[in-house]
Amino acid sequence: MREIRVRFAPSPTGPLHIGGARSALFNWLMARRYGGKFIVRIEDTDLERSSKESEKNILSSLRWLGLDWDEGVDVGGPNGPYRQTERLPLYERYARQLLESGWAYPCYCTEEELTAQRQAQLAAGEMVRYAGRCRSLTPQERVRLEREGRRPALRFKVPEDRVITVRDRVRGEVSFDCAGMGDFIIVKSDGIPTYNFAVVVDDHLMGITHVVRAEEHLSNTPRQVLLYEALGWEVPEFAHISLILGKDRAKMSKRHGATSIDQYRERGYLPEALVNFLALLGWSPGTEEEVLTVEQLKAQFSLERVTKSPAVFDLEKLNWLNGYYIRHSPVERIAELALPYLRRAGYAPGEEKLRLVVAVARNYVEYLAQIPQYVDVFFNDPGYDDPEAREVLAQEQVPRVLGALRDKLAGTGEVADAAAAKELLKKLPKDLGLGGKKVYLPLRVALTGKTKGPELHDLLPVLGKEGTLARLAKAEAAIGITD
RNA sequence: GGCCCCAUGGUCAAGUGGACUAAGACACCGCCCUUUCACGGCGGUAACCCGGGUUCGAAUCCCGGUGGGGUCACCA
Repeated sequence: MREIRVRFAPSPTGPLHIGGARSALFNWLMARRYGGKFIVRIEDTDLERSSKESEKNILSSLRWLGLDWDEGVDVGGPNGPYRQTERLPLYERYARQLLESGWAYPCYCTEEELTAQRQAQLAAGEMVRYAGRCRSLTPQERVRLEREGRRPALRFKVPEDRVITVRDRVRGEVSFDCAGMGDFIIVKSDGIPTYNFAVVVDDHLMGITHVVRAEEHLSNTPRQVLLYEALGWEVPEFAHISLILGKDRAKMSKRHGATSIDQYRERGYLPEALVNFLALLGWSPGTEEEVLTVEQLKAQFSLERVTKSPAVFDLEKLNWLNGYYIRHSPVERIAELALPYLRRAGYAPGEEKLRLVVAVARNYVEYLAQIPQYVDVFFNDPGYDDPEAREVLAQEQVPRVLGALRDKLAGTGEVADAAAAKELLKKLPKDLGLGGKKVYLPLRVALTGKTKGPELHDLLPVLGKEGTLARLAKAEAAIGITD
């Protein structure tokens, strides 16, 4: 079997989008699953909108997700260059071939003329397409138009009597009637190739065997097939994956919230969670497994199991999955990843405290940026200004309870870990002859100033014996015990 | 509007003519654990868009409708 060669070909006009990331992922998984090659090519023929920053951002997001490429921009390879603006001579050569073989012709229509025509067609309820004005210009007419200073674009001559059938790996056979297509531009008047032309040249030259891309490209595919045929090239396999939709079922865009990978990265989503989630958007393993490692994905992915219907991006599920990964990864790693968020919030824990704090706080979050809001109790002494908290502290048994814990603490060494803390706290209610609620809630409030928060046995080891004692004293002062 | 794609719970989805009284996950609800919140465990509510065919039998095949989406650039 021939080696599978797939590619991701973003245009650098913005950050890597959720949808783009999924296309990249599917291609990458294909390559990894079947031992093929994954290529990254930059489609920067839109000179106006393309930028180097976007390219950098996209590549950095891909790397962060763990998608590495075998050939392409930055890493090189035998089929370079991998940036379309650096491949202009190549397109020129094949454009000339098309011109000479009669498949293409120069078009002198101006943008204004074209726009007027389009609007007239739209208004008349006709099909919008190029009417073919320049198709049969005589050489003399061409010379005349050139003399007027018009720079021609190059159009592809679409045979009107054909029906193009695209074989698609996820959609089956899809047919398009050429009659409604209209001659399309393959090289702009500034000499830059258009997307439809450049993809074909590049995919062919780079030996791409499978074009896996979003469904929005499906309607362009027949044009590309025509080009392959005119150039005498073998048509690759296509697989058009369905779009990712926002909550309102329209194609996902900025108004649906965070749509770029870097935004998720900044909020503290883990790359493996995003990869896992994205893989499940439009593909399913066919088993009951939902949490899948990259290794499992690489072993199981196949186009046969890609869904046809579009998928709504469900942030709730991503959050759940990300929380799952945060809770199940080694604490050390999560601690390291959480540190910048804590620093930004003004906390400066040492290594040991960081680990302890994160070990507890990670049970409460969906993404790392939420961590700071759960660590307050570990770093700041309680203020007791919450009305609910004051109410609890006002209960009559509270002085006895606080005293009891202090006595217990006095009788032991450092509170080493949660188990030790549990041991310490366990007998308190019985000793005092009180129900658990009357004991633990006041303790919680005394130590944290809040009625909600981490388990007491998680809290004590972090505060340490001295810290706990100090807070008990503060609570006693707050309720007016002077001893 | 033309062309094209799609159609199973709120969401992601399994299902490829009989095993469907339709799996699993997220979300939601309840219970348990925890005398807090979350985590975790257990359970529950909830779906084959409609109408015609084909067939002994249709979520599954065909046709039509409806709905949603994509696309119609010298953008990609």
